[in-house]
Amino acid sequence: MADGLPAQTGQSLLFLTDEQLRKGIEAMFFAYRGFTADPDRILAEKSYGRAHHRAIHFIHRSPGTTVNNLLSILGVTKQSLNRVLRTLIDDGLVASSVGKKDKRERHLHLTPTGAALERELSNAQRDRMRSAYRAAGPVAVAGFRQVLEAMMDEETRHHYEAMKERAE
Amino acid sequence: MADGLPAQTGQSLLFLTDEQLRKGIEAMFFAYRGFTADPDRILAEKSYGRAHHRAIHFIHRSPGTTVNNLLSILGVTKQSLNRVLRTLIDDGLVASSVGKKDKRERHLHLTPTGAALERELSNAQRDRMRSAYRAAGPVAVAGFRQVLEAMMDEETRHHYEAMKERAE
DNA sequence: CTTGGAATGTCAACAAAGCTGACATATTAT
DNA sequence: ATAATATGTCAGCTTTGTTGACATTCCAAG
Repeated sequence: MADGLPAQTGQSLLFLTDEQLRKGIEAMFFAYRGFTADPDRILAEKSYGRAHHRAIHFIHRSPGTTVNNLLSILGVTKQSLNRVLRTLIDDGLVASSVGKKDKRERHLHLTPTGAALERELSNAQRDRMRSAYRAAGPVAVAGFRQVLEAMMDEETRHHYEAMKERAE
Repeated sequence: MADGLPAQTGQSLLFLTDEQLRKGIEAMFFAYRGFTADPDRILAEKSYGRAHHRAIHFIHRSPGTTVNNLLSILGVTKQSLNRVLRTLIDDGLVASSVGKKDKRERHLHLTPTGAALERELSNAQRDRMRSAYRAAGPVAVAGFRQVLEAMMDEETRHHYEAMKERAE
């Protein structure tokens, strides 16, 4: 692919046919199905959905985060997130505590049960990601990440970058 | 990234930390938002959703396709697709004709109006894909595609491959 | 200090798009 | 000819997005 074109510079005027771009678009569409397939199966058993997975994922990543902060990461309305959080709290997967400094805020943490589900979900998702990475090799992986990052909205990329630099 | 690891072979036992995999997972999540953002805006104006976009895209790709075939590509139930198709047909964007050989089948085509919306949507989506591709360069693009393909389910990849080899 | 506006989160009701079940029509096989 | 299969449609439920109304808390202006 792309033989005879200048090497990647981030600035070169590449010729990109509609056909090449269409393939990328379809690859993205089909791959995203695979990306979510394994967690979706686990969630369905427990009558949860993708929205619950996303909440659990980012609460795990940023323990003690507020509803408002989670909102801006997830890019949904607070009313929509609230429904999902409510079920997770009622089911004892997430703990919500009133803010000490600002009592309007609720700080969110995973309970041991919530953390267990988080592990189950991310193990499943990582397994697929790992085998895709292994099949494609490290050079491809670097390219994969570069293209994805370039595809994000400016604001979204800031969230992404902020998450990125945090060791566990 | 991945310094000191063997070059990509597709077989090597790469060390992939949970951290590296998590970044890939989050990149995929955030990038998919960007991927759909532009068409979503156009669709919202016209009171359509992503489901309409997907139907229009694949009818454009495979004119004359049947409902059943579209179903297996999209991976949804026929009842779900039917609702979307109904509105597109009623609004005059899609033409449905009874099968000549098999009268149970409906063959689907875009009308001129439907084709116009298809162009508007795919132009928007291609613009973003093009600028991401340009920013990342051809080597990265090749890697991007490799990883996405490796991430698909077996069956999905067959659909993808079948689509791939068709010139416009 | 108090009071009015902004920020945070919750509750209610609605819309889009997934799902299963029931069914009509057309085809194929027995 | 008739039973079984395949295709597509209709009805109703669930998940998860949306907007609107509201209670609580905080903070800044007077």
